[in-house]
Amino acid sequence: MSQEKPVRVRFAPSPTGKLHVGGARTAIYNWAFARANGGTFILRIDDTDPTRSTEENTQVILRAMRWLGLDWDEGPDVGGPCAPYKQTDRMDIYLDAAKRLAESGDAYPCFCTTDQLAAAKKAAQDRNDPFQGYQRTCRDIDPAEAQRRIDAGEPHVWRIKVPLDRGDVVIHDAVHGDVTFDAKELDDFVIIRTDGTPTYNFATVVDDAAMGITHVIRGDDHLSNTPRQVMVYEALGAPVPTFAHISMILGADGKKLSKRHGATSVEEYRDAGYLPDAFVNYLALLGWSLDGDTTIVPRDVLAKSFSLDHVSKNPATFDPKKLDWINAEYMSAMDDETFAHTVMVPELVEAGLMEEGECKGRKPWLLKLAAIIKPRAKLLGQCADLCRFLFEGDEVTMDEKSVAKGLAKEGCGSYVNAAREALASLDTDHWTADDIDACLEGLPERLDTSKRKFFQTVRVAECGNMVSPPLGASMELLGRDTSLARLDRARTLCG
RNA sequence: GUCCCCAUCGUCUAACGGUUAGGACAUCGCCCUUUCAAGGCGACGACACGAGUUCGAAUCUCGUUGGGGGCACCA
Repeated sequence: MSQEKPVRVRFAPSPTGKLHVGGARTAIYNWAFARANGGTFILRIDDTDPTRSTEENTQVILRAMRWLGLDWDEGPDVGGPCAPYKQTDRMDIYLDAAKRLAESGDAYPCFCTTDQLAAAKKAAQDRNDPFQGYQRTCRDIDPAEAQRRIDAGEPHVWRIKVPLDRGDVVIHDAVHGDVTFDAKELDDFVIIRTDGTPTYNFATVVDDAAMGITHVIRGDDHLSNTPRQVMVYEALGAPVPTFAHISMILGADGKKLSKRHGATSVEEYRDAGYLPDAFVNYLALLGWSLDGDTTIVPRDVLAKSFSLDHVSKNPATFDPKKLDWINAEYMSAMDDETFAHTVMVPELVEAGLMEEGECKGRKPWLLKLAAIIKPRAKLLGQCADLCRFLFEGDEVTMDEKSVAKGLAKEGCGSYVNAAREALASLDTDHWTADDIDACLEGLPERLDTSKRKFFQTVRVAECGNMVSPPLGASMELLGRDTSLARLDRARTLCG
């Protein structure tokens, strides 16, 4: 262990869709592992599937990675010593590698048609052959003969030639321990397709070897593919990296997370109002734990403490409720000023409630607003709705149901009058939450009514709704004139 | 069919042979309270099953059951 190579890890998404939560977690683990070990984090675009990969998806994935705050040291846009970092730009590299394997006798051309292969497979099934892979039909074709057929233009693929005496393949996995695969499971799989493009299992290994990847951290679904990839490393004469296969993320019904379970792509969570730090925190915890007790793991702690031996083997169920809770934790951990200018103000501006320019002059006001909104907002995007009533001047929008319950009932008029009268005696200098509260405090008793009824009425009058932030603070923020005007207006609605 | 992986509260997890099986989310209750939140306190709640090994097993072994994934000229 004393002379370990510097850590190099990669996240290699296929741009066949958006970045989804499972991929995001894989990216997070790779990133955190690199950071925790002073290693290099590489982003590579595995776009060898010509039919499903798109440039647009690539851009979506890069954007999602940036939003998550996962910075990469080498990648398609930043370059690096192993460039290019997009597989479609590396085609000659795969062909060269395949050529070398052909020359050394570790790969051979196969002329079987798909029909022939299908027939062979069916035959294997029919005779209950435990081995249903490729029957190695073309393995022993005479090289000169094979060359003749290639020159004649006969369609062919290239297959890897697995040594007959290879024996069982044992994978040393950082999360699963040793995993053994029976030698007879190995077949001579395709490395170069008829159209000359490389298959995933080949291209990935060629790249991982060329890029000096030391740890392959990826989804569990690749575990069964790993022995074939090991064959490629061995044929290439490259060292086999350490693997770490992490479990899948499941939906609430125990099935692989999919559209049916709701949002699956990172950008949907961004748009739904989650903080990237909170999202990363939640995903990191899905299958990894710091110590079993800590739930809030800021990214700097993650980048310092992440370790493969605390990665869980179990599949994890995605729990939106816990994500919400973590998001709220991150929001309330912000100080009022940070909350005001990073989340609240942008939203108010966006919602058209404020002008960008007027924020500076209203800083004290905004800080007070932040203090009452912060504990009430679970997601970004909820602030505007919570604050709207403060921006409607004398004519606040009245919630019908609230009016019916809080203003239209008997006695409400007297509550409004009493509040109006008491508050009118407060001058502007004393128009603060505390003084307003103190001013109203004794009124319910004097009016021989309950606090609940009295304040509900005043609340509806001031806020237009039975549900609102604290009344005194709201009125302070509304200002004396507006508060009094709203009471005047409410009087006309009373029963 | 075959190969591989997985198995602790509803959910995420801690435990690395000896614990009253711990924490967090959710749920429920109480407190605070002028509504809604937030906060405080508490309750509920798990070692899938069966055999071994051991003085002692959630932990090790085997089997069963249940889930998941691979077996492509997809990644």
